[in-house]
Amino acid sequence: MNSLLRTGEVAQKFGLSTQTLYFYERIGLIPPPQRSPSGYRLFGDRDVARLGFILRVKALGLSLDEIREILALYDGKSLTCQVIQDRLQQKVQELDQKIQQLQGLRNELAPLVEQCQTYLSQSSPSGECSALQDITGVVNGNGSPQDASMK
Amino acid sequence: MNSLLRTGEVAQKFGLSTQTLYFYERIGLIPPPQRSPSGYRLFGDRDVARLGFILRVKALGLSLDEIREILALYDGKSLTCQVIQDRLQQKVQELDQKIQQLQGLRNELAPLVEQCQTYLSQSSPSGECSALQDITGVVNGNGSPQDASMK
DNA sequence: CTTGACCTTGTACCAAGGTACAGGGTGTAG
DNA sequence: CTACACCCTGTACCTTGGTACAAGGTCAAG
Repeated sequence: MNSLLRTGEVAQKFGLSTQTLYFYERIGLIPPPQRSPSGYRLFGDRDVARLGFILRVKALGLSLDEIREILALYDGKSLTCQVIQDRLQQKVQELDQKIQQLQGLRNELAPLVEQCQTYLSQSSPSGECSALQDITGVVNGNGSPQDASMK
Repeated sequence: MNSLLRTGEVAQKFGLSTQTLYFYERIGLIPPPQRSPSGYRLFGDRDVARLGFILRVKALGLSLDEIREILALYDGKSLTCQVIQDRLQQKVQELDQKIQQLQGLRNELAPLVEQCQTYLSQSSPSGECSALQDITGVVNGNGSPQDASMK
């Protein structure tokens, strides 16, 4: 019922290295498991479940620090729905922000690619790159984010 | 015409620290500039333009490694429009992929927040969190990405 | 001549999330 | 009894993009 797994078995079960498990224990993400008489770690069902939770939430994009924070609340039994919701909502907002940034970047990059395309289709394919010149042009024109000293 | 700037002046012009300039030189992103008789770095117009290019492209989201790669092509005079286009297009694809992933994550997280919301509005606000139980439920059900050994 | 602002080099350090290795102990099969 | 696979601890190292510090050299002003 309460099967005990050794480090290597747990690692294999989750596709981790044993070193990663030691690491998680070292940083306090998982509690030190039970030991065999000879000192081998023995992970019980609760340990395995907790590790599963960690990996699941990690895959959702939370950092190990954030996960540790949630688990600390959980261990302290003060893990209210409100707290969880706050964390999740904050994370969703962060994701939205990140997505916005990347899309902005993407939309800045895409026209340069097209510019290359039209240039390639209308002249010799080994010449100067107009897209690059656009970029360097911008640089020479108003290069720096903060250009305080222009003599 | 070909004004020579010292490290601090270049740094100020671009809003960088002098240390960052040393760093860029150390990692081969910018070539070692001319020196004064006493050993001070003197950056010419070409150096400044190159640095501007670097910062511009960096702001577009390319890593210093990718920029170095492009500049190496440029230095070798084999910087064709085709090459630039390939790099940029690859970057756009990477961005698209990243955006997809983040949106997937977001869409997985958002319903959990809502679940918290409905739970909070219909019962005592200090109880167990159903969203968390959903997560742990998933964990105990099919926890690991690669679950090869199930006895 | 000294002070102060600037420049130089080398080195160590930061986050985050691990990976790698050295040097030893354990457990089981032949 | 000896391989060999596995486990342990401790420590150092990796990536990326820098920042911080120490110890010293240079240059112009007063």
